[in-house]
Amino acid sequence: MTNPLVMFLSRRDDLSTDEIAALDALTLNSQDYAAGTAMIRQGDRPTSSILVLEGLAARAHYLADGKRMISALHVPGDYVDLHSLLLDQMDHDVTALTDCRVALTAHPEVRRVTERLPHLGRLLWLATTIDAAMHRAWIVALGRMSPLSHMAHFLCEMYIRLDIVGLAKDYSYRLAITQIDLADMLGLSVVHVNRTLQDLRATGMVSWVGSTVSIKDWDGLRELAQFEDAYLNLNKRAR
Amino acid sequence: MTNPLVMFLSRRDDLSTDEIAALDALTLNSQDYAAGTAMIRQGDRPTSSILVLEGLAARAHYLADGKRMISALHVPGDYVDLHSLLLDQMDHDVTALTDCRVALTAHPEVRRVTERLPHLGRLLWLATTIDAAMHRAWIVALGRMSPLSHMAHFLCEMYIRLDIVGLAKDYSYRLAITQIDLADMLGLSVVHVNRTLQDLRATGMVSWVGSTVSIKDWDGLRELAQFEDAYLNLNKRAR
DNA sequence: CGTAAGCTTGAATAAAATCAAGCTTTGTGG
DNA sequence: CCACAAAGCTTGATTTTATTCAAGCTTACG
Repeated sequence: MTNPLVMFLSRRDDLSTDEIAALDALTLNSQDYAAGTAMIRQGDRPTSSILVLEGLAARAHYLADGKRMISALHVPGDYVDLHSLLLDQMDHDVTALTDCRVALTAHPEVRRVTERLPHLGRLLWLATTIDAAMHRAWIVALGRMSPLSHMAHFLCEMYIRLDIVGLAKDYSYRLAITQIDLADMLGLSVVHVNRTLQDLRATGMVSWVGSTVSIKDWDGLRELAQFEDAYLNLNKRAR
Repeated sequence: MTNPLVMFLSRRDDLSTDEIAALDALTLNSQDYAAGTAMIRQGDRPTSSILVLEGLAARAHYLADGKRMISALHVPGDYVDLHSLLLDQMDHDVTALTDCRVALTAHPEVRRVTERLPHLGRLLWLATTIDAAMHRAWIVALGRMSPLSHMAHFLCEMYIRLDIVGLAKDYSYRLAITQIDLADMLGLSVVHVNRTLQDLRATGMVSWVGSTVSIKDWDGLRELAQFEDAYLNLNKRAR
């Protein structure tokens, strides 16, 4: 079983054997979380960093009136709180949307690796800046795209991200999330998500049956979503 | 004149004299941009990083139909493209919303500093993770807050961020942006921004006359906005 | 086989965008 | 110093979009 973090990073730059060994060492302790449980809670001060190995995790923010917003969806190979190495305190929850297997690494060990292997440290920094770039893409979609285009954009992004870590095949991937989760990612009501999803299906560009998404017309979906993958930094180059 | 980046970072951790000297060296070459001009364009591959010294800069994304969305507003002390050190290509513009003075530092020089002073390197990493945290706060506001609360949240955030770099006094600060800019940050139409602004003024919590914002009732505004400053990492501690 | 949880539908209501003016301020040139 | 653009701000009316409310339906699973 390949380390998804290695897949994520080696898509962006070449890794030395030394660096790969260091990454593998970071993913030794694994732990499971059942769907619906919180890995990290608002207010926590984590002392280790969590890397998703299997499953889907979400950053969930709760408002005073009980509303929930999901600001990011994390797939295998994503560090959900690498930045907790630097940050004070979590201002949101990280929740397992599906059953998850994660790797835990104590912060001092992460720090040691970044100091011993500065190039690898830069790549971990890169991973957090890609997170920020994804956040910006979500902001644009939330602020200025129609629900239909927004949903298409989301499905395009998920396809690319899952493909990178080997979890997509023939433009199909598993996405075991509910319409409630989707509503909290798109900033819409569940009813509207349901109707928008029907509109999207009606275009024939996507089928989403059970938990399997199949993109039937990638070019059409890309255009509908105005999806440009530049923000995901998919080119392999020295960083 | 104090270096705003030093103010930004030393609010979060103690800086050694060596580190302060290195930061000052990074801000030697300054350059001006008139309001409305682009510092960086989508598609650019910058070879130096830009730090805002004076003025306000925005990350602007343009959609096919001409719509604009602003995903971040940058104030003095903010690096607008520190990550371009790591990233491929800009996927958006950075525009001067007001007249700006910025500092330019060639990437190799930035990289050299981060390798020579790893702690300072971590603080620059921290700066980019704070950017990501602000993005998440904007996502939550866009997705699940009323326009009124969203606007209140924005004004709270601006107050704190400007205060840190010495640009706020007595809960007042200059914010020389148009309602068009504001609309593109909140994801609303200009007409609706105008009406929401009137509602906000009517609460008496804020006055915004000309380009001066004065918060009359900080606690009230904070509550309306559900503003929690944890995401800005204002505590000074070893990172 | 029964029961949640999640999905779907229709109708009513609320929120926001759009359209189309008019108004105000600011800066500029005669 | 005044006139006059141009940019930005404000307003009312209308249309579109999305939410809310209230059911009924479907599916997975113990």
